[in-house]
Amino acid sequence: MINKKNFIYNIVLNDIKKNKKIKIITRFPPEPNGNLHIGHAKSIFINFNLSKFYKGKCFLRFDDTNPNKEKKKYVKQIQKDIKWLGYKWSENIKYSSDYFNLYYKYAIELINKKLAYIDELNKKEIKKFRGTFKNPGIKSPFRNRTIKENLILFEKMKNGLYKEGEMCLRAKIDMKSKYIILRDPVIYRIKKKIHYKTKKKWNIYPTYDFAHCISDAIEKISHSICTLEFSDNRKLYEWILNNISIKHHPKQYEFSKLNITYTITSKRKIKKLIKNKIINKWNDPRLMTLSGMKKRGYTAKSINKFCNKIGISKQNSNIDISILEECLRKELNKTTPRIMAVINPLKIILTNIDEKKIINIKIPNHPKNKKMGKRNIILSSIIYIDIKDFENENSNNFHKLRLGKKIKLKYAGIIKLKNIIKDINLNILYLKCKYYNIKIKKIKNIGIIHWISKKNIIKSKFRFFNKLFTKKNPNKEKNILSIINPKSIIIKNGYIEKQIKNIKKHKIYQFEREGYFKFKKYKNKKLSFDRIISLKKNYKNN
RNA sequence: UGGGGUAUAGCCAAGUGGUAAGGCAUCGGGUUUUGAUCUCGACAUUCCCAGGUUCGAAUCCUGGUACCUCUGCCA
Repeated sequence: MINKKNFIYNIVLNDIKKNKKIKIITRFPPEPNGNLHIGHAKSIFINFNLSKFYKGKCFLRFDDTNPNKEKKKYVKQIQKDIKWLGYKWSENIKYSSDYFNLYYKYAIELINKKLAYIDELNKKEIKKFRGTFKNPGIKSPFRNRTIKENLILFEKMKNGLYKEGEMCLRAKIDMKSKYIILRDPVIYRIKKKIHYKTKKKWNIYPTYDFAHCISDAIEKISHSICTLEFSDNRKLYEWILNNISIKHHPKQYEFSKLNITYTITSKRKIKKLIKNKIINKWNDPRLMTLSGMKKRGYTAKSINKFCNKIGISKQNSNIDISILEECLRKELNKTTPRIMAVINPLKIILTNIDEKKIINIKIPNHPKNKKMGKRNIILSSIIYIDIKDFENENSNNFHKLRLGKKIKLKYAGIIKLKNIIKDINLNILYLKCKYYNIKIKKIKNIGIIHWISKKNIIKSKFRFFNKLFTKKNPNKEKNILSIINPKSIIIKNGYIEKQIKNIKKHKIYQFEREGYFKFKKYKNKKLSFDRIISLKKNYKNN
């Protein structure tokens, strides 16, 4: 169910009330110059669900008007990511580059209407002539060329007779406008680079502002939804459509970009992290790229749920990552089988169990979902617990195993710590405990810990991911490298129940009391797991 | 005396003149062989500030303040 309490739904609802025949058509228009991230997921969620709810259409359009930046590999990866999120675009995939002929035609229309001219000012001069926030701009000396002259030059530009930057086509609007975007914006420029799709066919390419509104109009988009920084561009969007002979006039609406605490999504910054070898690739599991999140173990469902929860507004926000994490946990809790893994093993000898004895115990794979079945585990004289569940000092923390005190072994019974065996350097070698086979259901105020018998283990490597940054808002940091968390990956070696092999059709497990882990590989008789996310912790005295 | 936006709890976010939804976080109670889950409860006398209109204002008016954004031939 989609949360419809937001301003965009209200706008659409009103439009439908006014015009019952209206067809709701939206689009998701990424530039194929990088991988999609969680921010794109929000946009995808809005556009696809909005049109779906009103039985309209949502197109996927690659906004590929700049051959310098775009690559075929991103076109493929983006499609993959959208499909993974569970969305299907309407009709065939659209490309801005499919409309290059049309943009060109409309540019000529503007020239013929004396609303566009070829400027020979260079980049620096254009910038200078544009003026500032407080001062108006100055008209280019090339602003009043004849239509004929403009037509000839534009044709020559198209035919590749000029160098990059030598001239460009500008819309003739208003050099004094308070909207700087309207101070004769460049709408066509020369690019010598070969376009990944149209190859060498074109020497000139439309800018975003010129192309975007026209492609929206061609596709009869009803609601063109983008992020806040394009608010000013809307004026140009409307100006262009008002001045060319195109019937359909889509309306643009802006919402605020998604920011999440402790994360970045900027392509520039991700590239910097790769360059400095903080991470390897775009799909690093610590990144909020969709490919990274997928690798980490995030599910598409949890991401969609998150997008639904956070809402849509025009306020700048920095959403607490715990909202995302909670969406993931909620799902994984229901879907993953439980298993016991000891991450920091500490050996325990149960002195009153015979060395050769094997006790079989049947336990459930999920505390509530009986359909997940049961498995057998083994109890024997030597077991491992996690060193974190042992406390080498007197305390009242009954969740820990302490000298002379008891603790519950999950599903097995109770043990009492009798001796701590140390080497000459006082390092703990192992613990000696006494085992009590009692029903532990009614005993209160004793902690429950997980454990594994030595006769029931497979070695395993565990990788833990933590936040990549030490600051809550890394976007505000000038030098992203100065706030890198040195412990964003931690590797440990421990044990997992052998029974994991019998339920290995799963890829994601909950290791009891440790979190959700994703299976990576089995090599040299050793398993390898990545932790997706911890369990929620609730230490009252910590 | 540039323009365009936005201000509701620690973080998001509904609310459109009739007396502040919901989620996350946090804090308590209960259930539980995971300090998990589940469940119940608490959490804005007040909506950026100051005035005004009104029987009644987060909503309307006036005047301030803070933050975001725009001076690419990027998108």
